Amino acid sequence: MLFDDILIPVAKNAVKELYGIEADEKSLTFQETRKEFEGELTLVVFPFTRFSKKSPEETGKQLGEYLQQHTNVVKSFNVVKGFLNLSIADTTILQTYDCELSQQNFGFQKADATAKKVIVEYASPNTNKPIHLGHLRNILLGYSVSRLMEATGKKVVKVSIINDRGVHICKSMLAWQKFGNGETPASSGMKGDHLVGKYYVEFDKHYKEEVAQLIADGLTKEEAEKQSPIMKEVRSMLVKWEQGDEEVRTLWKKMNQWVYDGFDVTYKRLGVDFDKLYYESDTYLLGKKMVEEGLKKGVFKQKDDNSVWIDLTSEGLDEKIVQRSDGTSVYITQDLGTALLRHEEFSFDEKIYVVGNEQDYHFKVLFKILNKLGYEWASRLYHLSYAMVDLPSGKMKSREGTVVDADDLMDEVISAAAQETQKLGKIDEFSSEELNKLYETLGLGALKYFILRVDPEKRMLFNPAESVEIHGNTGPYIQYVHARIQSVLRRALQMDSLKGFTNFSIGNYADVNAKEKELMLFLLKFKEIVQKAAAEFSPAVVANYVFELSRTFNQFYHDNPIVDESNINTSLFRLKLSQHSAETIRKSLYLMGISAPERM
RNA sequence: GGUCCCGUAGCUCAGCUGGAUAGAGCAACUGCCUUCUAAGCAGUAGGUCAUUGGUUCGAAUCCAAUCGGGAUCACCA
Repeated sequence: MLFDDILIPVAKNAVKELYGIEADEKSLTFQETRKEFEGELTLVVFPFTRFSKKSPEETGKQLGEYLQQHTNVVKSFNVVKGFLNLSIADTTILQTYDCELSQQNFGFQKADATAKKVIVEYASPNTNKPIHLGHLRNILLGYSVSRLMEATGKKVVKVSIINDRGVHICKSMLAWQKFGNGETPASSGMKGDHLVGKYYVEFDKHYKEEVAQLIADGLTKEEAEKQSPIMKEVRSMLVKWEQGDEEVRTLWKKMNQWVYDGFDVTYKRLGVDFDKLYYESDTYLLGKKMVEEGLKKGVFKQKDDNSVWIDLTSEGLDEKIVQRSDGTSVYITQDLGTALLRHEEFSFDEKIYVVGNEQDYHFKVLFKILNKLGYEWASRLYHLSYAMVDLPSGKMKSREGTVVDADDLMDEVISAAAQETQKLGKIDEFSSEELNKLYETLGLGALKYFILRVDPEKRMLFNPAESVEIHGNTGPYIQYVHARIQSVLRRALQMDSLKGFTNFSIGNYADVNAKEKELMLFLLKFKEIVQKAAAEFSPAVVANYVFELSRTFNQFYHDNPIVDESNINTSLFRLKLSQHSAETIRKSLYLMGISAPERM
């Protein structure tokens, strides 16, 4: 809390001198005064009444008087029931504000030589289908958290592990071979990831038909699924892949490349990137060595059929397989290897896995196994778990075609932004190129904000109609405030009397009104907000803050003339506040991967 | 069934390391553009914080149980 460093020691002395006890840290926390009361900071005095042997009102009064006498930051105070409300001196607020906000990168810390290194893994797609809404929450979260880590002075490495091998990609490959007639992204004009996804669906269609036929012929469902000829072909294709069959590998490389090209387009449009990509086909063998070592160490046990297990029942978990009886590796084996590889490459201080909460159990087991294998860095792994995205129609299921495709979604939000913008018609000064840029900025701003404003661990409902909204608690509302401020600043820069506002020194300004003070205190909070958001891995903290900030600014703007103010000093002061507001909005949006337009 | 997560206004979400009369946005209704961007501002209405018990000066917040929703417990990833 603001002014804590000044007030807490004094309050501590007050309690000691007045009541003869050491106050514990917890009872000495100041909180923001609620709007309906006078003051900026509030101390709850109930915890002290048992020592003061006085009523809460009396106790509050005593503490208030002490604080007022022993510091110069408390201008006055009032006590309501057991709440001591402190009014902070204007000069204190102005000087603190001036000192903090005049720093170039207020709220952001730079990484220095001793900076902690943190790896953020996110996106991590399969190569058999395009990116959809579920991935979007993952990607936006991962990217935003990376920026939060950077803002708190850490060195960040953004990585993704691409699940490029396995039965799923064989399904697309086989279907393409059988039904594709040589179709390529170039020949069809389709994005590569969509094309491959199309054949994944195609496979499923044929497979289902075969299973239905076999069931009609009298087989059980289970038998039918095993006997399906197309599924048998997939399995033999997978074996060929593992044996390194040249034809299969060539096809695999070709189709995966289509997918990567498609992903690149999507990532670029979304405005996200990675420092390093990992492919499971490169890393899946690494885990096996660790399994071997673990066997020697006695961490794992081999069963009669040669499968390898770890018994975690004493930890409240289950037995978990780490290697199949045929010697091939399972999902978690790969994760073991990848973790070790990353540590060897980067010797990270911290690693964050952005993965959906359906894998909570998986990560518990993974971390536990690494711990048992004796890797001390296992304790520095963190699973950033986020909840599923629901649609108004219910759950998304890729098999049932109820997923929302990320590329389509971007098209929709951008064209909705275009429509709204054209409707409002403030676009005369824009070139068509600038306009398209603006539509992207606003559409993606709406989409990203809509997704990021919800606490990651909460399930969220994605309503497409609402995601495109521009009023109220939305991305464009916040972007609008930024654009509006820029417009005012541009005007000021054209006026001789005001164009020097950037050099105006706030520390000595005398006439601050209630709304201005509220705005200043809000801006000062930005630093804490960044810390809190980073500590909680929650961009939603930033989203809520920047929305409140934008509202506060709009209220200020509504009844305080900035440029059209007769007193030049007041005008300069308000310009400075406006400038800081715009900067803070821009930084907040930056932390969410959203850009702030100069005009709209 | 075991384990984990969630339940706050009609809807979407804040608030959850215990503190004052539980807040926003949307939707509904009402005002405000000759004045720096109305993508805005102000107002009205809307609540048994799932339920029950416990802890205490004080519980939406902590604990337990119950009910409801979800996830997970594969030689899938």
